[in-house]
Amino acid sequence: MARAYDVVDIEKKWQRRWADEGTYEVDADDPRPPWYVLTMYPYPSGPAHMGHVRNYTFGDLLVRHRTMLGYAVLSPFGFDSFGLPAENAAIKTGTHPRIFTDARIVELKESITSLGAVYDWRREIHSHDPEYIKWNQVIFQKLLADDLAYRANAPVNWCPGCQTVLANEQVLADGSCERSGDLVIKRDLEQWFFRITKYADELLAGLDDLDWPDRVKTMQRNWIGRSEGAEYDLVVEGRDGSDGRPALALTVFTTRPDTSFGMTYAVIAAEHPLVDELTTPGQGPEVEELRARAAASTDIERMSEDRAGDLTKRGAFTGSNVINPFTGQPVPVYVADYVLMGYGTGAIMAVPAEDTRDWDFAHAYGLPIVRTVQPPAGWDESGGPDGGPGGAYTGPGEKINSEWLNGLDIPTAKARAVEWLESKGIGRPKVNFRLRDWLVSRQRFWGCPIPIVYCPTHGIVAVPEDQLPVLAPDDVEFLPTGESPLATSDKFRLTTCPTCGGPATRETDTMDTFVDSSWYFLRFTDPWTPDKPFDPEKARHWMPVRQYIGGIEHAILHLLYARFYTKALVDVGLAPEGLREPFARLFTQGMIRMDGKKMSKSKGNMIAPSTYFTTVGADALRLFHLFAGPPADDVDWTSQTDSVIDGCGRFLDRVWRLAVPSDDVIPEQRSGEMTVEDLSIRQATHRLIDRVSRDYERWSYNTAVAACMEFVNVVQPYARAGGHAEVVADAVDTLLLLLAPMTPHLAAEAWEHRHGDHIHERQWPLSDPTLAVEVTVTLVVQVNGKVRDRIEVDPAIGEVEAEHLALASSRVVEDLAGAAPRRVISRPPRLVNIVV
RNA sequence: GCCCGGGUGGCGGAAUGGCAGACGCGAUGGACUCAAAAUCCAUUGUCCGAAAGGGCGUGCGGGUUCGAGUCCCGCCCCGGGCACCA
Repeated sequence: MARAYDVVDIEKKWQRRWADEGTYEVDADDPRPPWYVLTMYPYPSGPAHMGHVRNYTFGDLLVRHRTMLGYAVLSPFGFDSFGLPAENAAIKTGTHPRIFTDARIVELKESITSLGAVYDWRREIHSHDPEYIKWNQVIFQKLLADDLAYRANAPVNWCPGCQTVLANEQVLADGSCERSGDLVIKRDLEQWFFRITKYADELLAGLDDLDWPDRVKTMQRNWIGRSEGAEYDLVVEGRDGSDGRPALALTVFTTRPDTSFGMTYAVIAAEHPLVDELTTPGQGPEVEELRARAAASTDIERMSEDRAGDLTKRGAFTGSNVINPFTGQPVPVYVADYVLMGYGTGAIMAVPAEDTRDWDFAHAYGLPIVRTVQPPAGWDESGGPDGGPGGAYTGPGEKINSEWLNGLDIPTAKARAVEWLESKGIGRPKVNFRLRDWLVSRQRFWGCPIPIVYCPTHGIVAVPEDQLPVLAPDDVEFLPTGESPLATSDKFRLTTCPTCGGPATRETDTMDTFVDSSWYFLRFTDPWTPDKPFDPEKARHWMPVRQYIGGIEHAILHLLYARFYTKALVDVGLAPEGLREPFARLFTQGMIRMDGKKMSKSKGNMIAPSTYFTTVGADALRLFHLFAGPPADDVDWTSQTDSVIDGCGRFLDRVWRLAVPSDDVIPEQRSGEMTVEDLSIRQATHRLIDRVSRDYERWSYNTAVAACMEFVNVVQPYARAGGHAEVVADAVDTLLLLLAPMTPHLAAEAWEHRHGDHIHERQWPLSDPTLAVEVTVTLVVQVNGKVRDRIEVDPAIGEVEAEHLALASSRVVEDLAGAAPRRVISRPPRLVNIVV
C-alpha cells in the first residue's frame, strides 16, 4: 500500500533521533517522580515475531505516555540470553553458543528499534555477560550461606536416546523427548535446590495485595497448593515394640482426619522406604512387579492409565496390616501408584466412602467401604457409572459410624479428631504444600556455572567472590554424553580447593535460566555498580516495577521464582529492606493465533513484522495491534488482517494530510469571531482529550483509537470547508499529542513540521472542563420500553421537565391515544420511559 | 473431573442496568479520471413495506426490573489452565 508520506525515511529518522538524543535515558537523581515500566526481557531468537511486536507496542506506549504525564520513566531492555536453542544449534552446526546468541541479539534489537520502541539502552544487560554471571554466582553463594540453597538427591528427566538430562519443558505431554522422541525416564542424581518452600506462606499471602489478573493469581495459588490437615502414625500390626523387635509405624497425611473411622485400608507409594519392610515374602513378586512398572513409567503414563484403565494393575497388597487407631482394628496396607512419594508422607489412610480415588481402588480390590458422612437423600449407594449422584461422597453432612464424632458437622469433627490425635501423642495438625523446592541444576553448557568446588577433605566449597565469575571454557565438546558438556573439559573440571589448595573438582552443572530472569529487573535499576549486584538504594528508588508486561505462559514459573528471589535477596541483605514484591501491577497480553493455533516458529506459521516495517511502516502495525481489540484478548491473524493494517495506514495518511496539508487540499481558513460550528469542533477536541485519557488509563486502546478516528471524521470535512484556523490548529495539535504514544513517528514528524520541536517532550494535554461538557444530549423517549422519539435537550434538564417534554411529543400522544400513563420513569437527561 | 475466560452483523469488535452494533475491515452504489489507482461521498443486522414506518434480534430456557448484551438460576457450545497433591 502506498502511503501519503515517506514512512521508511521518517521512521528511521526518528528512531535515530530518540537514540542519539537519549530521550528516554533516566537516572535516579531525576527530579521527576519515578515510574518503572518493564516488558519481560526476551530470549533472543532472531528477528522479532508478531508476539514481540504486540508486547513491545504496549510497553512503549506506556513509556511514552507516562513520560508525557511528567514521570521519570525507567524503561530498560535486555536479553535472557542463556538457553537451549543456542546449545542445540551448537550441537547441530558446531557454532559456539555465544556467537550464535550474539548474532540473534543483534537481529532482535534491530527489529525492536524498527518498531520505534524506546529504551534506556545504557542499561542493556545480557544473561551471558561475564558481569551478570558473576553477580548471579555471588547471589548463589549468599543463598548457600543462608541455607536457602542446598544439595540433595533428586530424580531427573533422562532421555536414553539423547543420553542427557532434560529440563521439564523439553519433555512433551506424552512423556517423550522433544528432540529424539524417546520415552523419558526418571534417574536419581545429586542436584542443587533453592528453598522456595520456606516462603510458601508468604508467596501465597502476598498475592492478595497484587494488582495482577485474577487468573494468574489463581494459577499461583493452585501451584503453591496449601492444604491443612493432620499427620498421624499407624502402628504396623505385630510391630508395636512389645515383642522386643523395634516398633514400626507408617505416618500418613490427610486433610480429612474426621473420616478416620472410615479408613478400611492404607496405601504407600511404590518408592516409599518402608515398602521392603512391610512386604511379606508371599507378596514379594507382586509388589516387585508393581514397583518396576511404576519406576519405568512416567507420571504421564500413570495418569493415562487413569480411572478407566485396568485398576487391578495399579496396586498390590504388601501382606502387612496397620492398626486404625480410631477403631483399633487392623487394615491392610497396599502399594499403589496413585499415591505419590513426593507429596505429604508418601502414605495415606484410605477412606473409600469419602474419597473418589479410594472408592475406585476399593471397588477394584473388593475392599470394605464404611461411610462416615451421611450423604443426602437419593445418593446412589452403588455409585454405578450411569446412575445419578453416587459413589464417594465428599460434600458436607452429619458424621455417622464414628463413635464420639457422630452427629457433628465436618469442620467440628476435624478439629476433635486432631485434638484426640494430639492427646494420644500419635498425631498433630499439619499444613502441606504442593510447591516443591526449586531444582536449579541443569546438565547443560549454555547457562550460568554453579560456582562450587568439591574437595575430598572439605566437601562442598563455595568459590570465593574474588575468584568469580566462574566461566565456562570455549573449547568444549557439545555432543550429548549424558553429563554436562562442562564435565568433559578437564581444564574446567579439575581445579584446586579454595580452602586447602589441594586437588578438587568443579561442579559442572549450570543454573536453570529462570535464575537469570529472577532478578534482572533489580540489576536494571543499577547495572553499573562494580562491587555488588546492584545498589539497594537505587533499587529502592525505582522498585517495585509499576507495570510489568508479558505473556501468560509465565504465569507460574517466572513470576513465582522472581517473587521468591526478591524476598530471598532482601533476606540475605542484597535488596532493600521492605521490598517484598517485585511487580506491583501485571499485564498479560493475548497471543497471536493463526488457524486457531499459537503463532510460533515451530508451527511454521510466522508472519514477519519486518515486511510491514518497509511497507506500511511500524506506526501502522502498532496501530493495528492497539486497534485489534482488548489488549488481553488473543488476536486471530487471518486473510483479512492485511486489509485492517492497510486501514490503519489509511487513517494515518488522513492525519498526515490534515496536519501537514498541501495548499491545494485545504482551503483558506477563517479567523476572528467563532461560529456555533467552530465552537462544536472545539468542544469535540476537549471531549476527545477526556475520552482518550480515560481509555489510556483503563488499557482500552482500541476505543481510544476509535475515538481518534471519529474525531478525524468530523475535523477533516470541517477543515476542508475552511474552518476557523485556530480551531483547526488546536484540533490537529491535540490529536497529534494523543496519538504520540501510539504512533510516535508520525506524531513526531507532523509535529516538527508544525512547531519545530519534539512532541515527545511536550506535556499530555489537559481538557478545559467548560469546553469538554456536552452542549446537548439526546433524550430518548420510550413507551413500554420501546423507543418512540428522540429529543435534543440541555444536559442539565430536570426530571419533571424531561417528563413534560416526553409527554408532549407528538409520537407519544399518538401512541397513548388519550390513555393516561400508568407510570413515568424519568432519568434525565438520557431517558424517559412511559408505561401504559 | 475441577478452576478460570468467552459466545453480539459477512469479519475484528463498541456499549457506568437506559437509543444494541461506535470505530474499522469487507461489500454495494456514486463523484473525480480517457481509464485505473489513490481520494472523497452515500448505503450496509434481519424481516415486512414503494415509502413513512413497523416487527424481530446479543448461544438456549427461565427469572428479577418500568427497562437486561449487561444482574440471578438452570443448560449448551468454544478457548485456556490444573489434573491421582490424599
